[in-house]
This record gives sequence, structure tokens and C-alpha cells, in this order.
Amino acid sequence: MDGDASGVEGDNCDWNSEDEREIDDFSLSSSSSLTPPNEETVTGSGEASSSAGSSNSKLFDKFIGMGFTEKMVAKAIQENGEDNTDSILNTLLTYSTLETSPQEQQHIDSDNYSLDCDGSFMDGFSDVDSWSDNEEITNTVFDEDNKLSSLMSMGYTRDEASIAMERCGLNASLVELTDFICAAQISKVEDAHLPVEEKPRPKLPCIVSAKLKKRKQYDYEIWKRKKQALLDDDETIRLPNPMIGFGVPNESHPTIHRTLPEAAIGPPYFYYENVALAPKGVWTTISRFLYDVEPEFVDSKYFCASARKRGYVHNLPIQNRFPLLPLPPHTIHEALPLTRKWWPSWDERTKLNCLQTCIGSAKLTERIRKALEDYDSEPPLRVQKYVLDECRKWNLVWVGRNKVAPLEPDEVEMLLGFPRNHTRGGGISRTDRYKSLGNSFQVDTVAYHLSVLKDMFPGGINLLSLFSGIGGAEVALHRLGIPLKNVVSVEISEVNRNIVRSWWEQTNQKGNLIDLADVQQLNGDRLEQLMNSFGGFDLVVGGSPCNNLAGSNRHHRDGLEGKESALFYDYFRILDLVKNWSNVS
DNA sequence: CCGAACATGAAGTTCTGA
DNA sequence: TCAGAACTTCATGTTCGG
Repeated sequence: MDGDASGVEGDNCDWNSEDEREIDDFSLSSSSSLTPPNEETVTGSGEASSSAGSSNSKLFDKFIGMGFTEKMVAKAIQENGEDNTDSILNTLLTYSTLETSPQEQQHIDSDNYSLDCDGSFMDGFSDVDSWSDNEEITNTVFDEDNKLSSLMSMGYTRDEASIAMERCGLNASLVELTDFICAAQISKVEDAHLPVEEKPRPKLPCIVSAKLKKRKQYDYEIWKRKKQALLDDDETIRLPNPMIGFGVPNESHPTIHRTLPEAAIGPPYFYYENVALAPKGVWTTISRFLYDVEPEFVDSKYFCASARKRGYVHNLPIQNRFPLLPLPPHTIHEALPLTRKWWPSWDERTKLNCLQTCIGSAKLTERIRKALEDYDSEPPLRVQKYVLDECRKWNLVWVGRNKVAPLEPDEVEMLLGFPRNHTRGGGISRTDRYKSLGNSFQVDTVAYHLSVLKDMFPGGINLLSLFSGIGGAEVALHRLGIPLKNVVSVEISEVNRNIVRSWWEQTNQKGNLIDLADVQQLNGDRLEQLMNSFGGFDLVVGGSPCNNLAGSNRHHRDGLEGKESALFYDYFRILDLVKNWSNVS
């Protein structure tokens, strides 16, 4: 039954490298990558499949990813135990050597194939059943023509798109197709990098051979290094150091020019934000979807007293930016002058770490107080290190003798550039305030990037704000003095919607605020109706959920395919609709 | 039922010294 | 150049009290 599939798959080496399989494994392991609007039920299965994270299954996946069959891996782990990775690998290499039939060996020879094309490779596709199971529940937003044109609009050739659609099947989601094409491109580059003498495979005897085993291990090492090099060069976007993006205020640097890809040029302008330290490959995918615009990585510590490492993908001009005034405090002491009195000399922090959604517990601050109270002067280095580690981890500040405490919500508001009491009142709990603030923009940073719009839209702008949260973008534009004409704000949390609505009324906005709860309800019809009523959007802002990308998430750091973070694809979907509307009108 | 408190690492990057 | 230490991180699940 899978014989046909294997036969077909085996024909074209370019499309079947380890890289591809690994990327496929990644995209297939979570079922719904492009979740269709109004069909939430799909996510359930993805959640179940993505939550498997035991060391056992990771080890298992690792060897599957190398191209060994499930059966072989299970047997090898059983024989060697989970702990001894080397022994498992050794056993697997022996198995695969034993299982490679003479015909297959011949196949290897004639195809100039590396590791991938032996028996284990063929078996690797024998669990195609689970693949199709996933496919069945993966609904897609795009029909065939739309997929083709979407892929082409992302810069892929018609051939690449067609082949990917043929290979992945008609039900494949857009992200699977792009992953497929990307993998093929990587493997082509990899082939091109192969030294000539390595490409032809030596004639192999059809017996169990230590040489073959050694060779295979050697090939694997070579492959691993090459892949890493390729990932470093082509796949992984390097974070800049210092993380100042295309420039920050008061930083002397040469004027940077950038040329946007044709497809990225507005209208509308768009501005997308997420955590900079996302799992590998996430920013590559985000950038690829957002018209190949290079992300701008900025740490907000260059704007205020706390760090916030974020990536921004936008098509805004980058010349003549200006900061919000007054400039916010740049050090902890400036921001929190009352702490200076209690700050010990051995705590050399001048900036806070990233403001998160949770705060340190009272018990922790009590433990720290107890650890310090035994010493009249400076505590020993061991205690200093313990205290400093915890202070950095939980952003604790000194509020008394031997006494540290987490930041108060209004202090977080101030550090993030929001008006005092922005999140206060209206039935919101203290915990929810921290949560909403921890998930929001740093206003000064975002405002600096958006400042170029002020001269371009003196009469005000129409804003589409997706995943608005507590309205960071709205606040930034308002503080820049850019009038808000029509704002469509989409935010799932009711308390956050209330905060934005309340801010809107308190700041006497003249424009029109439309708030929606669910981004997936914003379909083509609704969007077109909105855009027809006031003439389209000038700016589409959004920071999609980072839950599955953030390092703090122990449980479900599933990458861009995670339950919440996959909403990025809704940002792309909606942005694309807005762009198309603008281009037609 | 809700809110508060608490415990729970790993993945990735950057730094550092040989 | 590179291995290993050091550092950072828009969080989630469970429990408990009101």
C-alpha cells in the first residue's frame, strides 16, 4: 500500500532530504497550522499531539528525525535504555545496515544518494497513515488557486508551488507547502555545497560491514555539520548585538537604508511584533509570510529602564524617526527613585529585565530577607549570588533594609509608557493587570517606529489593530499626536477591551472605535464591509500571542504552530485581505 | 467560581577563558 | 575557534481560601 508512495517519493532526491523530513515532522506534529476562521474545533487535536514532551518521546523523535524507522528506534531504545544515546545510535546503525537489501544498495549507488535513500528512509514513510490522519483534520482557508497565487505572491515560482501542492496533496495547508518548498531549497543548496568527491557513493558490498557503519556515522556527522551551517546561514535569523534594530534615539550610528521587497510595499503600512527569542526558524517563517521583510529586533532597554527584546516586521520608512517626549527614565534609579536608598552596592543592576505576566511570590521575598538578615554589612558572595539571581529572575527591587519586592502594577504601567492607572479599575483584578501589562507593547519603542507616520497623515489614520491587548499601538499613536479616525480593534479579552474603551473615552477621542472579540470572526466579507465604509486602513498593527514562543513557557513552547501562537496566520490572512483591497481600490 | 499564591525548567543566546 | 558557563525569558498548572 505504501509501496507506491515510496516509489514516487524515491524518484526525486531534491525533494526528499533529511531537512525536509525534519521540517515536515515539525509542521505535521501539530495538526492545525492554518486554522480556518470560525472553526475552532480543530485546535483540540493539535493540543493533544503537541503536548507530548517527555524525554522519551523527544529521544524517539530525534532518531526518527535522523531517518530511522519507528520500529527500529523502539527496539534500540528498549535494548540500550533511554540514557545511552550513543549505544542507541550504534545499534540503529547496525540495524539499518542489516536491513539494507542488495537492491536498495544498488539504488543508493545509482542515485548518488546519501543517508536518506536506504531502507530506513523508505520505512520512514511507511507511517504515512498518521500523516493522512492529520491531513484530514487540517482544514484549509485557501482553495487550490488561492494557494497557488498565495505561494507565488510570497516569491516562489509557479513550478515550486505546483510541485509542492502535488507532493503535499490538495488538503495541505499553506504553511506545510511553504515548509516543503523551503526544505527543498535547503537541500538543493546543500547539494550544491557538497564537495565533488563526496557526491558519488562508493560501491558497497552487500554484507554487514563495519566500514559501512562507520561511513554512515561519518556521513551523519558531515550532514549534521552541513545542516547546522546551512541553518546558521540561511535558516536562522541572527539577532543583532547590540539589539538596536535600524537605530534608536541618541545612538550615533551610520544612516541605514533598506529596500523593501516589491510585495511588501504599502499601502497599507503594517507593523507586526513578537518576542525576539522565539524558537529556531520562527522568525524565518514570520518574515517569509510577511512578504520577506527583514525583522527589526529591538531591545526596549534602549528606550526605558526595562529590557524587552522584540522583533518587529514592518514596511514603515525608517528615516526621520523621533522619540516620544518627555523621554522616559532610562535607569532603575531614575524610574524608581525611592529604591535608591535601599539599593546595596553589590547589586549593580541599572536596568530591569523583561516585565512579564507574573510576579515573584511573597514567600520568595521572605526567603531573601531571611537570607540577608544574618549579616550586618555585606553578605558573603554565595548569598549575594543567590539574591541577585532571584532579583534578576523576578525583577525585584529594593524597598527596605534586606527587603525586596516585585514591581507594583502602576510602576509597570509607567515603565511600559502607559498612563498611570491605565489598567486600574473597571473590575480588573491585580493578577489580570500584571497579565495584561506583561503582554503589551513598550509604548516608547513602538511610538519611535510609528513616528514617521505623523507627517504622512496629518489628518489622522484609519487603524486596524489586531490582538490589541491594552491598546499599546493606540496609546503610542495618540501620544505621537496622530489623530485616530477609525480604529477597528480586535482583542479576545473582555477586560482588555474595557481598558481600551475606557482609555478611548477618557482621552476624548474624536474618532470611531469598533471593537471585536475574535480575530477569526474577521472574515473577508466583514473586513470588506468595514473598509468600504471608511475607505480602507492606513495601518495594520498586531502582536500575535507569544505563549508558545516565549522562553518562560515550560509547558507548551510549541513554536508558531502552537495553539495560541498560530494566530499569527490570522494576522497574515487579514493583512493580505487588506492589502488586496487596497491594491484593487 | 474566582482570585491569589506558589511551584514548575528548558531552550536559546551571550559571554568567557583556554 | 570552541566548549562550557552564565544569563534571560510577553507562562502554565495546581492548590487553597473566601
